[in-house]
Amino acid sequence: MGKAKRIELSASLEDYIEAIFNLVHESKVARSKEIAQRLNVSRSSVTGALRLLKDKGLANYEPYGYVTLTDTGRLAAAEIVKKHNILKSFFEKVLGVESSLAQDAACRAEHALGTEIIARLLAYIRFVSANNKNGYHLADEFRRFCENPPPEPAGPRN
Amino acid sequence: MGKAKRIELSASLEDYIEAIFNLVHESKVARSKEIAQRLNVSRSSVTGALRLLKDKGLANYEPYGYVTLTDTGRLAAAEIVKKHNILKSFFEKVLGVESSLAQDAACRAEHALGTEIIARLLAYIRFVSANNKNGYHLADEFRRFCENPPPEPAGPRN
DNA sequence: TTGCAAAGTTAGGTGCGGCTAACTATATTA
DNA sequence: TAATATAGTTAGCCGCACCTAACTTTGCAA
Repeated sequence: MGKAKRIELSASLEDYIEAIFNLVHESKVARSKEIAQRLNVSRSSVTGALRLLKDKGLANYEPYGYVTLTDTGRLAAAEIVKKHNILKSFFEKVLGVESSLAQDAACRAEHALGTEIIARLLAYIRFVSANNKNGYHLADEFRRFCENPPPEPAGPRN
Repeated sequence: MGKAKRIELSASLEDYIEAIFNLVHESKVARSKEIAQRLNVSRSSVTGALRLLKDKGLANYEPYGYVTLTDTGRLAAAEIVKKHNILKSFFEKVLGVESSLAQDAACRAEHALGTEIIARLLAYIRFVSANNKNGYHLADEFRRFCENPPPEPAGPRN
């Protein structure tokens, strides 16, 4: 109970549903053309994807109409967005990666990592920021470590 | 100089090249059937992939013959394997994820993350194990944090 | 050596995810 | 309201990555 049945989504359909979710949160409604622009695909590809999402019960879509997500779709989208945000935060705040690269990597990795790993990453972000509050700044510590790493344990090039 | 031109490989071909690399390191030579077993694909799919890898100059392949990698192929494979190992280590040693899940996640994520992020992850692993040598055990610290996390900053469910 | 099982290939098919070009519907505006 | 620009769809195509079934090659045992 409380556990809705998971719908298997391809990486591509995850991208579409995520784009729709974001567009709806920006302008109440998603238009086909905007989705195409976000994802850098043709308008006709969007039409095809929308039909699939409708078939799976994830998107409210009628030809020539605006697009929104169903409750199930919103749930699925929220999960993907959550993964995305956690990954981006992790890359930025923990690893100190530059923002746009973090964004980019998050986009690609969000389809590959399951909930367990994502949960751990979130925990790690919290762990690091908790550590930031006392005198010991873990993130800074790592930055310093990167700038001046201890010598390698010898051996040939790796 | 020193910088060989990168060959773009699909996730699927990366899997094949990685499997061949590992098989060669286990038994000097890779056979089509073994590759198929490792990757859970049919023998005919392997034939197709081998032709592609040969075309790209990555595998030494003649019909009905054994399979090895070219120098370029070995280089490409080594990079993928490196990504795999770093990811697996990170999931296990830093995040404390169970070994087989770490292995699994590494398989999927290795195709999605670029060298910059991978390098940072490696640095982070080193950072954590360096921290393990003094009295302060970062990995243990995180484990404890996971078992007994501080209360959330209030607010509605997230 | 023949003769058969196992390994490998070929032929042909599927689904996905993308594309362009041409068409249709909708919106705008003169 | 009629003309046109823009948005969306359809038709038809391509490449990738897989599959099964049937065929060929190879290697091993009788």
